[in-house]
Amino acid sequence: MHETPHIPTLDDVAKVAAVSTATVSRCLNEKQKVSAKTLAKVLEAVESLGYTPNFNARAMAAKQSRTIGAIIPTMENAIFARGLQAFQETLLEQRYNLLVSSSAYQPKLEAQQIRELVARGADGLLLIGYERDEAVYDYLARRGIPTVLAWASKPDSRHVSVGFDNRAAMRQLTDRVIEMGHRQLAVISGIVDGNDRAAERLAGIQDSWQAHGFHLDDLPVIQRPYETKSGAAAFEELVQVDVKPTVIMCGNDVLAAGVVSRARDLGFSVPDDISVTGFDDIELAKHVYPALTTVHVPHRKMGRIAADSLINLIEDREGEVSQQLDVFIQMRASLKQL
Amino acid sequence: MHETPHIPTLDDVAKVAAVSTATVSRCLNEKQKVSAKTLAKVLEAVESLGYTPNFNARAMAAKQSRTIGAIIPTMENAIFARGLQAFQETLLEQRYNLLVSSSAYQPKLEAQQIRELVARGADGLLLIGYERDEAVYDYLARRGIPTVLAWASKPDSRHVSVGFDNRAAMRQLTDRVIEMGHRQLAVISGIVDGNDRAAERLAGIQDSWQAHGFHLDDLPVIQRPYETKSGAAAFEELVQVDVKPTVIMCGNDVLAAGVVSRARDLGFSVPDDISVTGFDDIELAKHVYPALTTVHVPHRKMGRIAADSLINLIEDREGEVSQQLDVFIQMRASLKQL
DNA sequence: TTGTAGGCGTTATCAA
DNA sequence: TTGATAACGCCTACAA
Repeated sequence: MHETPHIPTLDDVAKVAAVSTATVSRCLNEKQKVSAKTLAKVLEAVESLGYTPNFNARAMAAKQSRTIGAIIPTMENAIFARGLQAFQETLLEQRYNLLVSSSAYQPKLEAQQIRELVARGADGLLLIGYERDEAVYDYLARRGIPTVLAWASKPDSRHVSVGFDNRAAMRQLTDRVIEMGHRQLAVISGIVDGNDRAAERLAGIQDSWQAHGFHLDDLPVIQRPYETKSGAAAFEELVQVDVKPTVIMCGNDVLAAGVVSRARDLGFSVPDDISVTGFDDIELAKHVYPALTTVHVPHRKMGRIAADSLINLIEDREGEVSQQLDVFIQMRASLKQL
Repeated sequence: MHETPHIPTLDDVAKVAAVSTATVSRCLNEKQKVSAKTLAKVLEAVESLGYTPNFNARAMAAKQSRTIGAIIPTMENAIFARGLQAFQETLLEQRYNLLVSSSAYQPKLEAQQIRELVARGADGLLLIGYERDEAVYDYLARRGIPTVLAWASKPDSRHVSVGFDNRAAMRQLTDRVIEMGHRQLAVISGIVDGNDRAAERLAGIQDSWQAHGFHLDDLPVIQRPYETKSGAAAFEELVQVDVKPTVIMCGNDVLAAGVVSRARDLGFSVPDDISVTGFDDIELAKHVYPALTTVHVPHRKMGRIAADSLINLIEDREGEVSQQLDVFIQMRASLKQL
């Protein structure tokens, strides 16, 4: 069935245009080095043959691919979508292409996909968070692959990062919650193992809790994967206790959305019976009812800056590298003053 | 700054293992053709050097990449996320990799990305919907690139598609709406130009409307991009009329979510003052309040089947190709009997 | 401004 | 079971 059709190559174009392959290559890559006449001739041949350069051959010969790889933990919920979109737009403006894969929050899978993207000739990489096996960083360093870490920030680290301080942000939100009179908190955290954002957010809550003179033993914490349904199930667990929490703080808007929905289904009123908070300020946060009080993250800005940083790194230019962005608390109806 | 590190190649491995490059290649690709002793020797060399095969070189020499390209209209909302996830999982099981790009609903961009993926050596392509320039299909045919169209279905077409009948589904939902007593409908459609799913869904509503003896002139329709905020804005327009609609049917859950939220903010009660329907049954549909009556699409199943079809095509096997999936109406609180 | 020719890192076809 | 060696399609000194 697969009749192998003839795919035009540089040679074909060269023959049709009656020039050398070198000239054709120049017409495609450095027009200024070619006379207007030959350029026209060659482009016509390209057109008539429907020629498209073979990317693999080009990357191999030129030793660069103008391709950036990004590995995000998940595509399923919208956490990374908006930032990634902006990242891609910025890359495209500079004629870089983006390759995306998702690691399903599995470090081994991520490591494998890093090798895959590098093997594909990626000129640089965008990774989420900073916590990963040292061997991975070694590998990247040995191959000389410029890498930017996003969605987190470690100013003291030897890595380039464009993100925000998850811990400080969550601490700030918790301070606010406690100031509003809440004393019975419960936490639904993301799985902290292998996820520095989740770990830092939880730590931020604990920082604030202790700073206010409370004891960690009095702070119920459960860890759940970032899915609405696990938030919903976690809610049921958390309210089956003698002293119900007055507020449930979630490591993420997705968990919080699950909590709010399930609470309503079970006849709880949010925020009158119980308050809920999230983190990220994704689209969902505005559309659940009541809308979520959450930490607003400048996703698009982060994506843009990450792209600029990475390109600077790749092209060996001066300019910004690591950058820590500001976030703010977005108050909405799901959190109530006691 | 970029010290060009030495990246180990097949040659390096061959030297260290004291065999030929051909043998090393065999160890990596067809172990059974190699003696156990050499295999061990070679793998050890691979390990010690930290060798990773160069993908571009491999693809060029082998004339196949085990890579599938997918181009979706957007990553921003979750419409395609779940299906794509399943698509990828199925591919991975068969040792195919997935490359994703997003066309932002722009046909020219899509055409360009198709060329890009083909140039990268994609063995096959997944595209959304069937409506695109004939030149694109010609190009694909000339290059002999197996392609599967998803999220839509054209059984009479010469293309392979794995999807569902958007028009029939929406007609069915509309029948239901009308049976429930609604006579004042208003429609917020997606932009139909260049989007067959949006066009078919709108047509489905019109089919039902006319079949019930009503006139198209009495059916207010506005087209808006698939974003919650445009749904929200559209809602305001639609209720600023003398005879308010009793139900607003949206081409998509995202639009419907925007409508529900804005309606509530403006003091309307959904569904008591006005009913709302969506399409797709994405996560969001369950979490807005009230939850959306919508058309449930078997996203994951569609993704799996599309992957199987595409692989069958690529590997020239017998087996299923086009397939039309069933959808059903998911009744939830946003639609009320009059 | 243009052409020649070597090389990029694999795989695959032959022989050995 | 192994080893030479010719592709694969393009880029890029270097020469002309």
